[in-house]
Amino acid sequence: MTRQVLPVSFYARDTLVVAHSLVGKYLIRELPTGSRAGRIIEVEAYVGAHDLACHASKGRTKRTEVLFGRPGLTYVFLIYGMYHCLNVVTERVDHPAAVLIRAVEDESGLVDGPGRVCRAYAIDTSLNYHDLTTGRLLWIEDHGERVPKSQIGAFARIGVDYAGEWATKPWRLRLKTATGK
DNA sequence: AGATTGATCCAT
DNA sequence: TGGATCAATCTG
Repeated sequence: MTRQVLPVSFYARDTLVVAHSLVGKYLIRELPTGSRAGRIIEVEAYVGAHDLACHASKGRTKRTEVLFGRPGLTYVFLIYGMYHCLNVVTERVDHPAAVLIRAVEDESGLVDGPGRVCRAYAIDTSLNYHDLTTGRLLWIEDHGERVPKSQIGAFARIGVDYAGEWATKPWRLRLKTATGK
């Protein structure tokens, strides 16, 4: 089976295309204790500064700077003082957009929720700005699976009610798993 | 439903 | 420099 580390060209595309393509890919984390891999089940797209749900809509600050950076970088932030969220930066430099990894499935079962994913994979802000294309510490692989678009459900994004009409965009994408969950 | 928890941002 | 805010999760 082919196992390809996703290259910059994967991330340097339209954010909704990247988001759809990420479903069924594998998040890989290398730790001193060994490595862990999870199939990506759910993501959310944040498409640019005009998207009022996207953190970059608040402007270019220290926190959002990475969103304006190279595709294939991570954007990791702390939320509610307790949990971390992992995003992958997309599109071209100076177009601030990203995809949030919301759920994965691995040998331990479904890891459902962005804070749980980061806890399970030991991801915190020390991995902010990490280059996902290097194949070390943290990256995403294509394992050659083809996920039919009919297997991906589209829903409103979670926790962005403040974003007005942008809150209703169907940009949360979730794989319809065998268990139906 | 309410509590938790702390980095960030801007004005009250 | 204080306080509101927050791409969440756990417990009741």
